[in-house]
Amino acid sequence: MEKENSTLKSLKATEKEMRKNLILQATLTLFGEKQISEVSMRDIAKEAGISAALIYRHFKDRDELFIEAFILKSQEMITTFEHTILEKEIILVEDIGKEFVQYLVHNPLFFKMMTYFMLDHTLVEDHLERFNTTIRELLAIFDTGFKQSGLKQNVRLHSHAFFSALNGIMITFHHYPGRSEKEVEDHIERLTSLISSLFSKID
Amino acid sequence: MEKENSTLKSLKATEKEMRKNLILQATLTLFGEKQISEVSMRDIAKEAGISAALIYRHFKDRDELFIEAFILKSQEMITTFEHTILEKEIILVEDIGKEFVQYLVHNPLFFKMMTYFMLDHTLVEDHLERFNTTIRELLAIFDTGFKQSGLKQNVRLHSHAFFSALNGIMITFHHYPGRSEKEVEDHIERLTSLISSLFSKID
DNA sequence: TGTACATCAGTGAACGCGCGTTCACTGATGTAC
DNA sequence: TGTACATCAGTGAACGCGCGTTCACTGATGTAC
Repeated sequence: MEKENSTLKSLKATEKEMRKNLILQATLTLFGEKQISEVSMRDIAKEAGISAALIYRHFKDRDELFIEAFILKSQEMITTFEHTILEKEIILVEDIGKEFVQYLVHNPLFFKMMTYFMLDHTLVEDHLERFNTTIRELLAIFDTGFKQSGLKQNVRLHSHAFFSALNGIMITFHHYPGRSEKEVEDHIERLTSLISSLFSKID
Repeated sequence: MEKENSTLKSLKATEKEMRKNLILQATLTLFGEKQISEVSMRDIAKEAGISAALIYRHFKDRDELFIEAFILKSQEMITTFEHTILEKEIILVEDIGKEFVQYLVHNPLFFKMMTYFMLDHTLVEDHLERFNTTIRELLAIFDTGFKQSGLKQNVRLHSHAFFSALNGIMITFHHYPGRSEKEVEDHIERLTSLISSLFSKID
């Protein structure tokens, strides 16, 4: 009895989790299609094939839903990026730069969300903390690169500088006016390799 | 007659220009107080002490008003920054970095607007062009620094990289969580000087 | 096996609001004769 | 100097819309006896 009961309960819980995930996936799909601030609860409901009211059985409000979608996407990023970097024998600062920017270029959705949350003042304390935990995990990977290149001092400071410089390249040039997608990517690659080479000549 | 007529006409034109400027100033004031996307036409009218309908006698729509406000602020930035840099005898890359970031830190309004327009996809072609003209003027100043430091090749590429790296520092860390304003400024300064020193060791 | 009750996913409609923009109008000032 | 007309800054109210969120309700499924 007890056992069956708890199995049923956990089944139900899993189902609930899956429905919640369905909403999150619909949200992410729409984030890819339009400006994040323009995605409405009705849009999401329609995309998920449910009524808007149902979303509120899973998320407190729009803010919470958006943050959870971002956290989900961030964890995916960390996992992929960590895997790409840590499988290498020698972790070069140059590789980290290249791979990170490549990830951003090929996952514009993650990039879009990251900048959205970086520039939005209105994030509540609690949510901001979750966002920053993710960023810190990423910075830890950058640290590894600098340590392996022999840097002894100010490792985290270098990671901050390198990380933010790469962000800056993306933000400043991803909408380079009047250029094709290919040209933009090439330019971003050139800038990334210039910055990366500066950072790897440190020791 | 002819002369008086034209004087009167130009007086009227000046008056009109002043009223237009009043609206622009009200817009900028509100940009400083809240998120740019949250500033409404009614807010602006209230701040300027006029009715919302009057704004439409001076600007085609909200988009045009916002762009003109940004152009105004950008020209102010260019003028100030150019003056600060070009009065120096030797123009060091390090100084450009320091002064530019200092300008952004002390003029959060300009910084806010710049990032708003960089990340907003919805800018019309024509407006985007005006925005980029401003950025190019700024890059020209960066170029001067690199040329004076003896850089012969890829000057504009270096300016792009340096400029975007500084932007990245600002964007990534201006909301460093749980730190005081002073601590944030110090951190940004440290990062700026690290990046600047990398860029000035080039030749 | 049957019945009364509890739980809860799910919904359509509505609430209350603020938005960008337009409209029809007023009234002050200038112009022509 | 007086009068008829044109111009135009300026306005309050309204239009039409979409938003986040809540409410009262349905109906399916599980539970207890």
